[in-house]
Parts: sequence; structure tokens; C-alpha cells
Amino acid sequence: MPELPDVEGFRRFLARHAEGRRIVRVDVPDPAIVRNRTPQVLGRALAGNRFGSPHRHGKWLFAPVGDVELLLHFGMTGLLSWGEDDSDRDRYDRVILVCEGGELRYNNMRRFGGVWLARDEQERARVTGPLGPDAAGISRDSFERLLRNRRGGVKAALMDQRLIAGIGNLLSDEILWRARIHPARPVQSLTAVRRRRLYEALRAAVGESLRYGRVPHGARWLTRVRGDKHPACPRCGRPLRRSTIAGRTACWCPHCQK
DNA sequence: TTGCATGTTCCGGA
DNA sequence: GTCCGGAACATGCA
Repeated sequence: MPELPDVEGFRRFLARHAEGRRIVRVDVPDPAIVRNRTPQVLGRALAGNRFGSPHRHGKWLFAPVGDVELLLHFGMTGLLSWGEDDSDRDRYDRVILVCEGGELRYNNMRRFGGVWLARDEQERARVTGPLGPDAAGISRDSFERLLRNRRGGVKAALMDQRLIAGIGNLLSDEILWRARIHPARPVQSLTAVRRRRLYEALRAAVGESLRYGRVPHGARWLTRVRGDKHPACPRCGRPLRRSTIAGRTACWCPHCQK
């Protein structure tokens, strides 16, 4: 589930439920999911302090608590949930931040991703590694600048978090379908007109997804049909193709995307 | 039983 | 150094 729009949804969720609340204690049913501290150290660092205002960069969620920060990455199956008490916990709740009046749960079936603690911005940067500008706010100029020196295929470029942060497999296919660009096309083969179209498609797809807090399944979205047995292009009705590009299963329309 | 899944990282080879 | 493919990680589902 989690690409940029999903993580933005989690950010809003955390803000709505937990911001301003004091953490009482931290339960860690799956100690290995806490990546850079022991559960005991994490608990001591958080307990007694209040959640601040959460922020997001790409697929990372940062939740300040007192004078430290909780870093959350959701991998492929992560999510947040909230409960009034511990009665309806899920077997995949890996870290539970028990607050006054309820508990915030980090749930992750497949255990990619995880939870980190950072004492300052340097530590945060060490954990996340280099990240490009967030896809939701990238300017036309910086987009052009980033593509200028980029080699390799365009889908790989869109998904590279060091180049642009937040775009994953589904969104990259959605953006390329909108821009009518083949996912394997080399970045350097894109004309100025196509680069502009790509930028507009990125802003539109990311912007619209953000409003929903997920990649929508609307009528004019590839996401709605890409899981079908014989998916058809929502634009021209011809059969879509699937194959591995940049290490992931790409879905595109051979008629629309050149 | 096998293959595949919205993510990241590491390794080897071109 | 760059880029790509493949494997690994962990788990469930069709």
C-alpha cells in the first residue's frame, strides 16, 4: 500500500489521533522491527513525552516526541491504526505507542520497513539515506535539473528515492501512462515536450492521490485495472502489457505509450 | 505448490 | 563511477 499518498494519509491519521497526546509506555511485540535501538531504550526515550506535529518526506513519516523523533517506514504492507484500549489489537501490530486515552499501533504484516529513533537531524539523515525532493512539491526547474544528468530508463528514475522521494511502482506507472511515455524509455531520449508532459503528469497524479490519501481507483486511473486478468487501457481500450522493468512489474499501454 | 505482491539494499557483472 | 538484473528480506494469497 504505502507510497507517498498513503504515507501522507498516515501522517494525517497520526496528527488527528495522537498529536498532543502523552505517551505512557511503548509495547513492542516484535523487537526486531525497532531497527536502531532496543525496545527498552525506545520506550525510555518516548515515555512521558507528547507527540508533536508529524511531517513526511517521500515515503518516510517523522513523528517528533519530546526532543527526539520517531521515524517510520512502511515497506509494502505497513499501516497505522488507533484503538481506545488494547482489546482489538492485531497480530501484526509490531510497535504500540500507548498514550493517555488510546494507543497508536504500527502494523506491518511483511516486516519490511520498520521504526527508528533519531536524536537529531544528522541521525535522521543517516537512517533515511539521501533523499531527493519530495514528489508532492517538486518544482519544474529542479525536475529538469535532476533529469539532465540522469542515465537509464525513465521508470527507474521516477522510482529512485535519491532522485525524487515518494514515487513507487504504482505511481510511476500511473504517471508514465498519463504522460504517454514508455516505462523503459531512456531519460536522455525524452524531448523537452515529453519532459514537460512527464512533469505535468507527475504533479497531477501525485496531487490528486494526495487528496485521497492513497492512489485512487478512479475510472481514469491505471490502478483500477492493472490487477485485472486481461487489463484494458482506460484511455483507448486496447490490452495493456505487463513485464519487468527496473526490477518491478510494470504495466503500460503499448498503443498509447511510446 | 508456485509465483507474485504498493519497498529497500546488497552483490556481481557489463 | 554508473547502470542493470537478480537475490534477499518476510509473509500471505490466488
